[in-house]
Amino acid sequence: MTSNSREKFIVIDGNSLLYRAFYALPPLQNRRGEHTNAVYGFTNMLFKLLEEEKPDYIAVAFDPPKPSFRVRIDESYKAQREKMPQELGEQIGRTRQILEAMHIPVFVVDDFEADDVIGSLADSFVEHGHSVTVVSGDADLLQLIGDNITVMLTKKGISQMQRYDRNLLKESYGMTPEQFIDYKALKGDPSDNIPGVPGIGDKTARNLLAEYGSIEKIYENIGKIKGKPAQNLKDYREQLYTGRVLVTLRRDLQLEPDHDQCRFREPDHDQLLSIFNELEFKNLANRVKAAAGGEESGSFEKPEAEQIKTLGEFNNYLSKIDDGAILSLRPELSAGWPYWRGSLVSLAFATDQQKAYYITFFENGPDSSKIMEAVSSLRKRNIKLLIHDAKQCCHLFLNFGFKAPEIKFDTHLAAYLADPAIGRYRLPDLMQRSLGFETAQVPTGKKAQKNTLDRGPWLAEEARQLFPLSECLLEQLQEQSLEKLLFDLELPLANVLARIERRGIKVDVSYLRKLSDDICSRLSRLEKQIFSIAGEEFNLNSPQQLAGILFDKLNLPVIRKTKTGRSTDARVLEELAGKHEIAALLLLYRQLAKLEGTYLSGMIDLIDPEEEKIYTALNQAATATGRLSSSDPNLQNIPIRLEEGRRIRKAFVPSQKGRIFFAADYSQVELRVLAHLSKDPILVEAFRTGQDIHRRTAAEVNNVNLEEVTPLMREKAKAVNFGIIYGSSDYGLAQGLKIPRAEAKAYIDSYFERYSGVKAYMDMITEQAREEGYVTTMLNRRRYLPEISSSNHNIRSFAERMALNTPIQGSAADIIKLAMLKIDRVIEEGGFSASMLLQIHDELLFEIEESELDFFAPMIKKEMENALELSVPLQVDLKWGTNWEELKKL
DNA sequence: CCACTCACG
DNA sequence: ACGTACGTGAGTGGG
Repeated sequence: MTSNSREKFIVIDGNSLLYRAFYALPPLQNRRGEHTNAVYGFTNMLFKLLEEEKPDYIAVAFDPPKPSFRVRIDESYKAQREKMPQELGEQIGRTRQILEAMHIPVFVVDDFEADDVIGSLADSFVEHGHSVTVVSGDADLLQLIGDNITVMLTKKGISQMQRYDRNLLKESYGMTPEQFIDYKALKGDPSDNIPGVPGIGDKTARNLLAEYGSIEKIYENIGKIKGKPAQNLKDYREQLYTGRVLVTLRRDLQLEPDHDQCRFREPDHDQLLSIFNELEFKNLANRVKAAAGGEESGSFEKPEAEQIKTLGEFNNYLSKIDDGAILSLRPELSAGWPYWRGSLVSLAFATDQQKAYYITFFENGPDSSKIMEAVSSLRKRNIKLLIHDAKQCCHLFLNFGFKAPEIKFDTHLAAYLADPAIGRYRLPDLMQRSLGFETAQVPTGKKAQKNTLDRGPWLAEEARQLFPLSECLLEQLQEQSLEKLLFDLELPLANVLARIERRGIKVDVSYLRKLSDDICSRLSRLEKQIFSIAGEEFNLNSPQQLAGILFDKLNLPVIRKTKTGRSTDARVLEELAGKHEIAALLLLYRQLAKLEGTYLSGMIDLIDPEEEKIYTALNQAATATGRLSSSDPNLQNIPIRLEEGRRIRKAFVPSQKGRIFFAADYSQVELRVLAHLSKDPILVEAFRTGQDIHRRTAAEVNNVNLEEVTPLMREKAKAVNFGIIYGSSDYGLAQGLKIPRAEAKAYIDSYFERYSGVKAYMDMITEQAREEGYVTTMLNRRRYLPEISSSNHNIRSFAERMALNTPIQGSAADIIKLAMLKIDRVIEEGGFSASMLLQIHDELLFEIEESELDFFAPMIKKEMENALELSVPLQVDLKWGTNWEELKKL
């Protein structure tokens, strides 16, 4: 009989999976305070098994409350085991209720452990011609593996399992199931109080078994074994044999299993549903409904939550909260422009996971300002906030003009720090990911609009779940030593960013309009010219249509291909410029079209006409390296390199008469960070002695004196330095410099020869990334790079370059963030009327009273240069002027 | 929603 | 043989 035709029996080690679920999940509770995490995890694993394995038979075994026969063999067996935690013990009853509702038989046999029951059931089913899968978190069960028995062990968390058969056991442990018993007896197991043989650990046990095959064979050949192990094997022979009896699972219990009793049957849907509802397992409940043929599957019912309708009721609620407690807040804001101007629609809150409340402010709701004032006053009672998105929370309080209570924890920033590469940190996603279950989704779309739905109950659900989520995230941060970064840097920075965002930057609208008109008319002239040369009209903004004109109609050579077609980008057009007059016109068209579309008409739409100000959003949880990003509009990429675009900057002006712009930028931070991290002697010396770093690099790689460096040599060296920061590849450098790849490779080789410290650092960091799976910045900010172990060369190389670049770019981000915090404090406490307007990665833009310049400038220089101590000095250059374009060095 | 192009550090 | 420089956001076209 082939195994395919055999019916499948799954037997589950109940205690083991419950323990695993209990420790893998954060401490969930339902609103009645009943702990539910282990039941939840167990049930999820069970559902997953049923779905994936589709067993014909199934059973679960639990340990009986009293000790097994093994304590009579050795009274110390499992003696030092800690008692099952109360919070777990109370969940066993629930688990058995669920199993009963699912018609899955439970085996508990006095005097025997669940493992013995499992072994016996497994053998019995095999004898009857079935194939068996044993499911557990305990590797001891691997000894049960046989021709028709496989063992699935939990791998990580509750969602991953690994199936072992004879082959995989051989591969991972180098032994047979039978040898596994001897292996455990030899090395012992402190958690079960199996002593083993002193001096024989994991390695020796494996080696002995590999050499001799079994304990018996080891003693037959004891003469060949040398030293301490041999002596100990002789001295502790009895102990070893006793240990082996203890670790050997019994497989001969007469359980009289009526195999039909274990046959998988449809659950009692009603009973199961009512248990899941009591436990508040929403997605499991929905799955049951779906399976039972219900229609509501996929959407969640309205959660239970209490509405608070008056200020009096709210004050009454607040008065019952203990001083020093934690209050979670979930505000809902209407869409606003800028985003932070949205008004407060509803507010949900909770002080624990049990019960949440909400207030809605539309139609006859209480005065939102009065409510927010009451929340603000909690600061006096040392009550702290638990929120999702600290910056948003700061805006909320600032909108009402109240001071926010201290923020205890922000799940948004915490999730970002725990893994900054994810990019999206919306609350429902986080709950799904971190807690392992779906929360009720606030209905959106047509249905929600139809009945102007009150989202309060759903927000309340989120307010409740912020508690377990924050515990889970805090634990993750602690594991990664990221608490300081959250509490001392990112959380206080959120406040600074909120105030920058709402300050905005004044723009000269009429200047922008004039510029826009000018560019528009030039564009239409260009358009006509290009069409006449092309001999037809087409969409100039379509690379596809343009490619048709260039390469098909005009028969110009294809320079480079993209994934989907023929490239028409600036580099290609530059190359075509020598061959056809159209290329230069297209380049100019592209340049002007970009300015008009993105920075003129595009940005004019985002100016607040009242204040004549522009309000960017500074995103704190957007980049994988720790940098900020700017959007709506992006003010971190306003043109500067080309004269034509640079004129846009003239439109950004101080908000009041008598004020000037003041800019401070770090000179070569990333290379200085590299010098610090790599401790390369040449790089360090160059910065310590204040040399022109590109000139020095040129001298080094060309092997000439500093005075002999030509402008071209310096230009190339500059590109090489960039390449180093980006994770140096010859191909990339060749592109950047427009030189042959071989020449680029020669530069890189020569660089690494001279800067051997940098080379060593880069080798070290990629090695570390491979070992640990992540890289870190100076402030311990972490980025995971799982793809560093990819077998695909491209993917792996990409990850390697990230591994090289992230500590550099990320540390530079750490540094300027520290500086922003310090400067903000000095401004707030030091009586400056200056205000921070923007951060552009290595630069800070301020507007200040002109009269303050003499005091302000040295303060900024000092704070920025001393933000973090490096083994090379940080250097900050200062500029000031009447707009963002005309900035003169101070 | 993705691909392309291009603006910045 | 492979085929990219690191990190972003915005506008446009096209399926």
